[in-house]
Amino acid sequence: MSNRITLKDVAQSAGVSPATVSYVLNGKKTISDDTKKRVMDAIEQLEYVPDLNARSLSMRDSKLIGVVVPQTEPGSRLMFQNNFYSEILGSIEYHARLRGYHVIISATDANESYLTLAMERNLDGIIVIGMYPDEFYQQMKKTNIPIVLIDSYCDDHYYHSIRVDDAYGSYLATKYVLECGHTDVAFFAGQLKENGVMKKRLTGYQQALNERNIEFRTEYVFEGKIDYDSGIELSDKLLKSKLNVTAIVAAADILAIGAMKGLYEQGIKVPDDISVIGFDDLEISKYLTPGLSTVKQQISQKGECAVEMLFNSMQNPSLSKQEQILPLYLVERNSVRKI
Amino acid sequence: MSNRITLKDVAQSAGVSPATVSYVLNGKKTISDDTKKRVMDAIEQLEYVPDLNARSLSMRDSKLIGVVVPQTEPGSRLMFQNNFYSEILGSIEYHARLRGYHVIISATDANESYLTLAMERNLDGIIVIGMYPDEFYQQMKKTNIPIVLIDSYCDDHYYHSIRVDDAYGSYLATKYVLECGHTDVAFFAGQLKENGVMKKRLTGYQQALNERNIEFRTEYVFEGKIDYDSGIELSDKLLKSKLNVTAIVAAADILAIGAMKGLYEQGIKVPDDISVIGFDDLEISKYLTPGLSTVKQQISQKGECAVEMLFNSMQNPSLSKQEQILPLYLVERNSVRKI
DNA sequence: TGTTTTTAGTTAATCGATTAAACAAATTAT
DNA sequence: ATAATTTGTTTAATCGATTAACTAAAAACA
Repeated sequence: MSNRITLKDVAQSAGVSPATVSYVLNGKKTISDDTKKRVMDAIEQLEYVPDLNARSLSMRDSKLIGVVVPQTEPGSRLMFQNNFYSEILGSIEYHARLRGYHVIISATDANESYLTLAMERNLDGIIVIGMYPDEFYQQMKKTNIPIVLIDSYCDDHYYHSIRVDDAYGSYLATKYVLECGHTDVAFFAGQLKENGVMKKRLTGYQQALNERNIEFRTEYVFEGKIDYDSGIELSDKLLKSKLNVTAIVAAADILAIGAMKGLYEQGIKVPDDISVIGFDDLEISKYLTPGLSTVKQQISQKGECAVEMLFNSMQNPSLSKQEQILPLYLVERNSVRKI
Repeated sequence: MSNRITLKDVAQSAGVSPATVSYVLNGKKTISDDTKKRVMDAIEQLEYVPDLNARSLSMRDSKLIGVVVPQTEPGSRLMFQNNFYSEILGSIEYHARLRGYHVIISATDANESYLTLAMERNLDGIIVIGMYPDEFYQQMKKTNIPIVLIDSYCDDHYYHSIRVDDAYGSYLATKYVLECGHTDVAFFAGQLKENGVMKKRLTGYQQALNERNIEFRTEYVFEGKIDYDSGIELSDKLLKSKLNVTAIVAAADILAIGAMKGLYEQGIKVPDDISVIGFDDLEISKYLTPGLSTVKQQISQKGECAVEMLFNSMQNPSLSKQEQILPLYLVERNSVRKI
């Protein structure tokens, strides 16, 4: 605290001026090998660690990036993705640190306090994970700080963003199910109007159907919310509908998991009677019985990608806004029967 | 960036000296209502946000606390608790912010770089989540920064710590199983030598047995690792042993989940043939079929508690080291049969 | 009324770094 | 040999706050 070893102490101990120590440290001037060594020795001996706050003050950058994660209330969908967040966060932290940056987190409910944090701490960049109300994005713009959005379907093209090819993902899932020999395939979705993601995922389903010349039937699409209970409900609806469906493509693992539970309770066996495939690859999914086949994203890649994009943008703020779309992979487990 | 509104700007605009603005802001001197108002108006009009780095420099505190979370490799046990981490983290961030502090994270693999972060950023306090090698704790001590450990069974009594009453937890689980009428109850554990947690959980199991005058039999204890595959293995061993066991108390949900899978594959029904109870209450556990009865901790409470403890310690660094033990709750679902 | 105390505000040093400008000594060029 | 350049280092201003010490004016006291 009071006895912090400062650059001045090092200078004194090495018999040079503070400026020299600074120059040795960041190599912006030629310093003789002799003094360089004396300074380095002093640093080592005194165990000097520079004060980044002070440096930040004079350099006008903080080497600090902010990560906004949604405030997760227990029970909300976000909750299920908790492990996603922490994995992305870990990956961001790792890659930021490689570049000499530290990460400040803000589990925000998107009130303006986050903006304040950005200003107070002179954040050099911000990575925003998840969705927020419109006004949040409006406010963010004003900061003039480079920002990268992850999984944020914000129509505003002001921001750099990283997302996943949702349509392609459910295309993959549906195609796989069709290749397994199913022809009557239902689609379980969250709310289709509000949610851009859901709409895109529906598109992929349609596309796969098209490719095989299978007619798209609206009565095969079951719309609910993206949660466990909704999965149960939709499976009940499906059974009551008496449609001759042999497989379900769910637009989210949590829906698929609910569906599996609902089917189980009605005495329907997965995959023997009805097959199910999901989307997300939650941690849960591989521990279910049967293991849930699904479409997964490489989560840590997202973090790395975001960091890279952010640093590009920090180095070149006028860079035109970019959108990076990460690939998806089919994960084959045991919830889809091959006919 | 270059056009940051500073305290000086506010002073100029309000027609007072910078010092006055500062005094208005932190109320350490009596200022007339008149100038107070002029200053506040100027602040509002200019949208002034103080620079916390600068403040930190002159105040010698950073209003920053560090949170160390383990580097989670895919597949490791930590991975399963990912959602724990992010929930604790969220809770820490929330309660820290209420007190005007921000949170810097470090997903460390416990190399010395963390220490450096603490010094570089002048962290006011540190919360450490999870277990680390001994040398990590040794190094931490040197910083002289208040530290609170969460779920870290570090024998060194130098640190404040927050943990859970592990013995009591498995006591609860075992007692519940016994009350359901089971008398031949196996215990599935992780490695019992190294891991203090596992030993404590075993103790609780024994205690519940004792209380009912049921003999403790070492052949009822199955030792493996704390992961899914080990759960499957142990269930195989159990079946091969031909012991007349009707229930399993698992020392971790992930073990219980593996066991359920293993039993299922051998055609044994849970809970009809064998009952299973876990410990942790992973997110997963309630989505299984049947839902896994288990012992849960209130995770967000941990974060809140840690923050409170940390701030106490920051205000009074000489405070004797405290250990807080949080309660556990039995969660009844459908994996234990009542006989 | 003159003296002391209180109130309200300013000046200037400080926190721990960076860096432009100045400068002396050593090298090179002419 | 002298001027011009290069090299290595120091001086001092700066970043944006806080705060001890000082001062002037107003209020309280004798």
